[in-house]
Amino acid sequence: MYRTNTCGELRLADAGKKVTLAGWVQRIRKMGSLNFVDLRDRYGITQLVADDTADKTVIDTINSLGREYVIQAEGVVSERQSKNPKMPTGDIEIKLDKINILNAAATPPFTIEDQSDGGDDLRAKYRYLDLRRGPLQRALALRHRMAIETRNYLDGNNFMEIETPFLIKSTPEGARDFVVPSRMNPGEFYALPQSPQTFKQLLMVAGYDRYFQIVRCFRDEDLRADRQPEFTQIDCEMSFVEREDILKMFEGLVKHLFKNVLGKTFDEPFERISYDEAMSFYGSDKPDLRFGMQMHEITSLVQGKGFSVFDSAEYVGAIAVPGCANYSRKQTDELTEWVKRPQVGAKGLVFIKFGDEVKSTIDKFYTPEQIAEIAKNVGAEKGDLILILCGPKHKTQVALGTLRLEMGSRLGLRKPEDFKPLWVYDFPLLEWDDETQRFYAMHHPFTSPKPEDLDKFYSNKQEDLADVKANAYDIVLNGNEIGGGSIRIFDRKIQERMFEILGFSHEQAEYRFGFLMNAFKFGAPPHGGIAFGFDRLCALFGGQETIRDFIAFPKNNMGRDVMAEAPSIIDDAQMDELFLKSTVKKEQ
RNA sequence: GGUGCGUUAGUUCAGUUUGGUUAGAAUGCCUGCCUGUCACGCAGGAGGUCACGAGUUCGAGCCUCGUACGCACCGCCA
Repeated sequence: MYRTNTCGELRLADAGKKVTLAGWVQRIRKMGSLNFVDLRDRYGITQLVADDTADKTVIDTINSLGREYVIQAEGVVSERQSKNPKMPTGDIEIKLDKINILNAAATPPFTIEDQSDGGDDLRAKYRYLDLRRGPLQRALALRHRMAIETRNYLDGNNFMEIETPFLIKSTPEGARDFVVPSRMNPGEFYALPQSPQTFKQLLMVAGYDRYFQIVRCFRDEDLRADRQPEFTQIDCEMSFVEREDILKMFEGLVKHLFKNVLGKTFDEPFERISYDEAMSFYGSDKPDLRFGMQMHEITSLVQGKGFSVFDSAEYVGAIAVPGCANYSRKQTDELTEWVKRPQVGAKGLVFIKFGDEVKSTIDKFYTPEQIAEIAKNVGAEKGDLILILCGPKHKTQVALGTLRLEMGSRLGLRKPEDFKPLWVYDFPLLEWDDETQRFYAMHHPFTSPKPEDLDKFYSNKQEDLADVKANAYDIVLNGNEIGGGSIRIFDRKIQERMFEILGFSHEQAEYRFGFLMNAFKFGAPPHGGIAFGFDRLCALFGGQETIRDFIAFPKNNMGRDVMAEAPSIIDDAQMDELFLKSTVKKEQ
């Protein structure tokens, strides 16, 4: 037997017991002939001690130990002379009778502590060492708890977890597919699923009524701190439901997770706003409601007063930043530079310092009364700094929304321990792409249009189609989209019209989605669903922006596994077997 | 595809403003001392291709250009 106990469980009540522990050497402290060893495992740290009454071989072994050696220690649980209230096992220590090195360890390239001295890159390369650290263990434990509670809730609501295939048919609509060559079918390829979308709809046709799956999905797109090429979704679908049924069920899931994982309860229903409202009040389809600073359109108010920049703009919008009227010239200049960066893309920034003294960059064009009227319209209070952007409507709303988030961050209003979930609904069904001169589905091509917009849906005018709203919804938490879904099209005619709008010929639609269209002939129930970004949800619950620490073995910015060094080139024999020919020469 | 920041000891960083003798700190590592430490303490020591390549210069860690890699962001992500 390697151990009788873990390194996290012994307490004063265990004093006198003879125990054997096993784990990794966290730290060695020598005080002359008094030696301490901190022994660590997943459950905690327990102090081992050997003084000059200890066996000489014990002292010799301790002298030969290094950090991260794997050892087995046998001794008696004893009350400490000087206790450490900071650790759960701080009242006791193990007086060593025997110590046994199970495996020596090279000195790790960084310290295995909560506050490691290692940088991201190095820790990624030695991920198995990074995973020994407390913050990573806690992140993965949180993820585990989230998965268990998700299953508990959904199982309790009659959902069945059903696995769907990873080797599927490529559907080039949407994100770029990862592709897998088929050896047995020369020249043909599988794709890895971007989501199990079609399969879960087929399960509804098959009568499974309530399906879910905690499932890996793959998208071959550029990465971000919160985006990985393979990521996990809580994928769900229900039959015989309307939007309201889905929002209720999954608001319930989110509340269940908050309650059972974080111990937080939400008495009120989550806030709900339409896409149009989200855009005009927050300049984003995933607003952060942890702070106010709502956007206000002041176009008609400011136009016709001789300020040509405003007069020629399609949209003029403003936010009132609380308590910042005393910003210096340097600070406002810096903000102006900030909004002009290509990532934000505003042409310039107009501001009104609405303090005891009112000063603005547009004093020349507006009377003090007019300025006061603007301030009133944007809901400014004395002491606020009013920031104004103008330009094309959508672009300026987005830029002002970005500025709003930045000011929220600068003022410390976006606290990770605050949670403000909301639903955003009534998204546009279609998005026009200038480059390819065609519509794309904003959500996906199986999303149903809102029934009241069906006339426009069958119209041939571009502006009518652009106006059609989808029966789709996102759930947003603190400025992050954590899930999204829709009521699906289950009427074959509407589905055909959808493909027509997207520019697919009957044959193309048949080739890509024939199996689904065919299935819909055989009695498809009304159905809808939702999918949550599980990694992101875990990261937010853990108070982090980046999802990488909530995935045991993540990829880096370039989609590389820097530990295993994947992807890698494969040898010619393997290439030949798959009927592939390299066009890129790479050094091995 | 694009923008910004970064690359100096095992590690995290300073040094670049104003080019100039032997490139520093902390931590880790090694050695010695230390009987109540727990971020132990004290003393000593080892440890550097200043990412790579080219250029400017009498002289480059420092200036210029390029390349590679990392991070963040824009595009992209139905």
